[in-house]
Amino acid sequence: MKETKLCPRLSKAMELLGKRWTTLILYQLLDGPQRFNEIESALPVSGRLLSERLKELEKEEIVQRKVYADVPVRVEYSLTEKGSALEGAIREVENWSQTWIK
Amino acid sequence: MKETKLCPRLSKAMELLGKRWTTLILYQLLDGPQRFNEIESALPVSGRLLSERLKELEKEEIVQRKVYADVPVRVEYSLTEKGSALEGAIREVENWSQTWIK
DNA sequence: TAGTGTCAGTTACTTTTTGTAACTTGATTT
DNA sequence: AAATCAAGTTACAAAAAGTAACTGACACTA
Repeated sequence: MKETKLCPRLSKAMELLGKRWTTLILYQLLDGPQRFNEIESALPVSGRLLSERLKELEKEEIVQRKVYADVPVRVEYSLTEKGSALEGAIREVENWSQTWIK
Repeated sequence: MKETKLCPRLSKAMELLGKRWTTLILYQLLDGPQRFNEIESALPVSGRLLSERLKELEKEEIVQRKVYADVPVRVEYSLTEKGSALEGAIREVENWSQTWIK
């Protein structure tokens, strides 16, 4: 890939947030901890991709995964501090969309 | 595709901004109007995709394209008002990346 | 006047990502 | 024994992205 003088931190951030569904998943989690199926129902994303994205976000410590040994098993996803710190950015996009998208 | 109660405006916004390179192209344009080759050199994006993204952004009236009949031809891209209105969101992501990405 | 260079793309082709839908696992209810 | 549920996983097809070579209009150089 080409080498540029683009800030590596911003580059990394956009590599995550610029991936399809990622920001909408985080937006959904702004409403509080949610289970896999809740997120899947709230967004037009398939289980395959949701699973993949949640794994990435967990690895980056943006999202936390918690398993409850209920029957059937219950898995809750929530934002970490790092994830919650994205709320400002996400709300800005939300506001922008309300103003500028018809 | 699945039907959800997700806000169509936010959905549309994320369809644009969530596409690879889009936000970085806009970030680059925050520095002022720039030519095709300048943007291409500043980012690790290929001419093919840069061209495609700029077309989408122009269609959405987020970016404006201006042709100068110089020799060789000069084409400048700049943010419209709608595009500039994204600065807040982009700066939030930039700040987040400085704080949270190692 | 044939060859070289510039800019702003476009084309052809390969590799990666996504979309879709069916399947799995383990315990429970019918 | 068959059906149900949550939380995924798998297999396969379709779409998007990566890569590099090519184009066209003009001007400059040998």
